Amino acid sequence: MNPESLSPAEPAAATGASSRAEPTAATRDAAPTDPTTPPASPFPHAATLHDVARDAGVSLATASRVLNGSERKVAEAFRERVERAAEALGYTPNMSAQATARGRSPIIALLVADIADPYFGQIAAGVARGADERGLVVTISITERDQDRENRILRALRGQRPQGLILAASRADRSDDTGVAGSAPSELEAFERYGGRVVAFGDRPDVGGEGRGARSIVIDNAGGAEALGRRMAALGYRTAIGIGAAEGVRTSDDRLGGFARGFVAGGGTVARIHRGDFRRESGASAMTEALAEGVEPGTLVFGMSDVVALGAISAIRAAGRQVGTDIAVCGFDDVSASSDVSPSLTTVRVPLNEAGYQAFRAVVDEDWTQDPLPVEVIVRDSTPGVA
Amino acid sequence: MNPESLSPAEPAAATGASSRAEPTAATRDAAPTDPTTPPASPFPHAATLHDVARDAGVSLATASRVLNGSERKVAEAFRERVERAAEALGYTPNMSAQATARGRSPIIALLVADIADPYFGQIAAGVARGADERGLVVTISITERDQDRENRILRALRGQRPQGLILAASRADRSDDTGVAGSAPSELEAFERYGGRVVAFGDRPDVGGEGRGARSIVIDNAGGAEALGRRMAALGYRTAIGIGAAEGVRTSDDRLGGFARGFVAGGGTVARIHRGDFRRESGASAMTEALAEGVEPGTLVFGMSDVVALGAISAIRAAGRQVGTDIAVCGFDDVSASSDVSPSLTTVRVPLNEAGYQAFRAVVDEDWTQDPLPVEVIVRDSTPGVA
DNA sequence: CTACGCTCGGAAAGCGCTTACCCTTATTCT
DNA sequence: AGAATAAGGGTAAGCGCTTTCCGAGCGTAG
Repeated sequence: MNPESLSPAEPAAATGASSRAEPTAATRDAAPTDPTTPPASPFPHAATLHDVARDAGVSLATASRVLNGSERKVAEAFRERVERAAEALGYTPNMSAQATARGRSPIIALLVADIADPYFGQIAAGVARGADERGLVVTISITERDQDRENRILRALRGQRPQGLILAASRADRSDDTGVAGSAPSELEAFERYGGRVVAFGDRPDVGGEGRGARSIVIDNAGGAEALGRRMAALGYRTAIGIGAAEGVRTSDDRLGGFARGFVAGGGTVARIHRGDFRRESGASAMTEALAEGVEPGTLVFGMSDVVALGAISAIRAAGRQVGTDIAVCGFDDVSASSDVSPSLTTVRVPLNEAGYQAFRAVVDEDWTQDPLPVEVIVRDSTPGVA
Repeated sequence: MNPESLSPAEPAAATGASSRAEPTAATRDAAPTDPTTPPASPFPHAATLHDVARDAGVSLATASRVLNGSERKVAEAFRERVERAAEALGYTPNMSAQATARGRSPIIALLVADIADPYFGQIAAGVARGADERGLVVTISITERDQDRENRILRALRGQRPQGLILAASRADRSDDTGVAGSAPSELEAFERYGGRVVAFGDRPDVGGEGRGARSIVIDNAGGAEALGRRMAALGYRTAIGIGAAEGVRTSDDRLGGFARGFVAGGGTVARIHRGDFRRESGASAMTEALAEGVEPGTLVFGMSDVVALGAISAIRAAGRQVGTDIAVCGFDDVSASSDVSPSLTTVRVPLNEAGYQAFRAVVDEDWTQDPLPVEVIVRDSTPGVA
């Protein structure tokens, strides 16, 4: 932009060497000549706002206003010079510095039990999608379903001063003992106290009191399972075996309970329930155990999650029994593998990605109300129905 | 501070109001009641190092030295007071502030195509595991296999000034055109120039030159596929169809090429190859296409990844053909769903979690050399063999 | 023509930490 | 005993930004 044309503005720099001197882009490392140039050692530093301001011949304040959304207007001429300089230097604002200065970080911390599990993978994808839209960054931590580990992580996470914390399958979805979410309530409160928002999957009734916090993404586990139970009964099944996690694990309890309600309402009976956890192996061993106790042909097995149901299927097969016509199986979640197995798995579809996205919204949108997440029964080949 | 009482122990503060005055914890904002309770205002701020130092009656420097690993020794008495104060205030160092001050962030940025895909999920798990061990934090971004998006993300990522950047399945594993990694080489160079390390899955021969950067995690795609091809030929298969991504996609090319080499060496022929991408749907449509052109019974289908093979299986089934005895299928990766499908999928196991872990190590360990990642052919029911 | 009221740069005070330096004591050496 | 040397606490100068003020320049109303 030719200096002459710069009427209202006509920034000083254009006039001469005053505050700007020769140092145009090139700057930084090299030439030990320029006194304003930072050293050039071990590793050149990325361009700073200071560099941009210098090259553009404006003050730091102006450069900041131009580059990082500010209310204040900046004259076109100045704005242009700054943008040009930034571009030339390949300037990118230092996130940490911005965070310290603003007193607020752009981080959303996501806590999952196991990122390799498709259930969490989908949720994570949804969260990431939302974060990307808003230019926020998401950090992930893995609890490995270990409470101690979870607490340690939570503690460490505070250091990130995240804007929000999303708890997916932490013990937060337990409803036993305290009646409060697992996850060291005090830790969570600390998050909320200093202004961060905590969003958990599953109910988390108390933490944060009536205050601003206390948001949770609830998936209609009971309702979906009930519909499934009813549907299975309608298909003619009369006896079912449940495979779930330990009592007290909310998700598991809701699903098992809902299923039983629906199945019984439809005229069936839940013979017994085998406990384990959320992993595939657990589903397999629970099923093996059940088989050892004897399972009549025509029995239906309800796995509290697809992953568990998949494990059960492999156990049934390993025992030489037939999945479908002999022993029917159904699960919950509709992870992608469910439609790939053969016979394909009957399940309840849960919009996990959407759930993750909503969790994100719950974190960032001041006014937020959960959109219901539609669960849907999907009948496939693993429950062909009896006669 | 108080000259008098300062024998090495008995810190001044204990003595009285001098530099410390009344301001005990209570400080900051509200509730003048409980002295140890942090404030309660617009939003109380989390305790700062300054608070700790004040309460402990020491200088910021001392508090910092005690709490955040420093070379300098601090007398036991002081150390204790500081620790006590920190504990009482529930102090956690502000990561962003530390990052700005230290000029180095504790972030490892992970870029994946799709975190819901088990392939990336496992890698992510491995990376997270490593990061956790070292107390680093990992941020994730999703490229959705879109080059533009990837470039935008890369640009934004620079703002995090991450210690390292792990590229999983970016176009970085393309070998076409430039001969250099996809991912805007200039962006990557920028990362390395200022000291960050870039690690990519797949070769990335040039970026960063002979310098420090240029590390990559290579999976023996060609070798594994070749072994698989040989094995399949040994099982009696004579004709194979390949399903892969577009030409130029390194991973796909290597696998397809390796497979062909082994299969042919074993006496077989690769009839043709159908192109698509890495998604399940793509595998399904490629297979549908193949079926439309006619597929002899006894033919073997090689999917360039399990996910693709799984898609192919569903297409075969949808076409009313039988997987296994009629049309055999094999894949690559051994994602968990592969052992769940029925017939279970023959594939090449790749230690993905370990690969992720190694990628992490490659980022943080100055001296690093890749441990070979053993790939192993796993024959399952989808390739029962002919005759 | 003065009095205001705006608009918009710039100076500078932080944000929460780290760290090079300075300096007081305590120790050790000659 | 006196000097040299550790030890270890405190001071203060940053790190890279943001943001509050301040004030100069200009337009409009009285």
